[in-house]
Amino acid sequence: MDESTKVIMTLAKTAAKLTKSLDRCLSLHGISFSEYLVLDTLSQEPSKTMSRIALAESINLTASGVTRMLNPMEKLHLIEKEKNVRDARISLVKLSETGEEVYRDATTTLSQRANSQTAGLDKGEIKQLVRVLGKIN
Amino acid sequence: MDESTKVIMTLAKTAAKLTKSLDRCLSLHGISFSEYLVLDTLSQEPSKTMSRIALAESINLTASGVTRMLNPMEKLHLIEKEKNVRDARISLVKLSETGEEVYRDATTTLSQRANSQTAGLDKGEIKQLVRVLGKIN
DNA sequence: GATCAATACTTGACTAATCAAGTAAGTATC
DNA sequence: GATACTTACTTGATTAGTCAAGTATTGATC
Repeated sequence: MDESTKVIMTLAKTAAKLTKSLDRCLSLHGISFSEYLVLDTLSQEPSKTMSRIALAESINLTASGVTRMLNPMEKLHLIEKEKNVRDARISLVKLSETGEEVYRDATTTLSQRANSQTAGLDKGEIKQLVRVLGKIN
Repeated sequence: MDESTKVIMTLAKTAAKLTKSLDRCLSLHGISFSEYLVLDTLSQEPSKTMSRIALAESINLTASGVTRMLNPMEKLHLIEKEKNVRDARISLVKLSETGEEVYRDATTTLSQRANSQTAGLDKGEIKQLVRVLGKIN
């Protein structure tokens, strides 16, 4: 097995383990890691608002995956629906006040876990890793 | 967001995209990436044989996940069931001839994809990446 | 050698996501 | 302004996995 294949396999396995661990730790806040990704993505938008398609794109899900995922999140008031005045096809998703709160709390928990997961790495390795991961694909 | 959190998020997102892409390319061989992991894990055993629990451990799945996953793989004759003479609780999984063939062919496809995914990285970065990923968790 | 606990599964009920097909709205063309 | 195409979803059916509970077998203890 060549080095490229090895790195891809290692990456896949490492990430699978890692996200399961994140899932477990985020469950304290009543959300999954995928749901965290939604909150995270929305919170990075200045308007805290996005279309479902844009959201799907950014978290690597299909449009239908997003629809299914947002339904329970809306019931929990983590997000709100808004209409786009210009285009009635678009259903905008907005991060709610509650959603922002949950996001902040969850981020604290997640960061702690992330820090312990990367405890064996020094600062340089972490920076390098972010940089190199960005070059994949 | 600190660097540790950032690297974990980047890792999760990169890997998610990556494995979906691998899934699509492996579908040419009629298997998913998870199924490839089974074949890969078994093929690395000298006896090409493992218990279901050991397999579950190695691919980060639950025992029941393994049971569900192996059923269709057995019907396709990718694997075979064997009994452990010493311990009747254990149901051994063996990589079949067909399974080895599919594994070899799938590996070719997967390696090509892995190479294109890591085309932007030089040899040193790849080695470094494998090394650093091993230190996570 | 009976009993109790642990191990290695399997199964039923459920969740998360996919795909294919459908709907509704917008865009372009004649 | 009708026709055809595209976009932004939503929904039904299916697949992959989880967890909790159940079964069978083994090992340990009295």
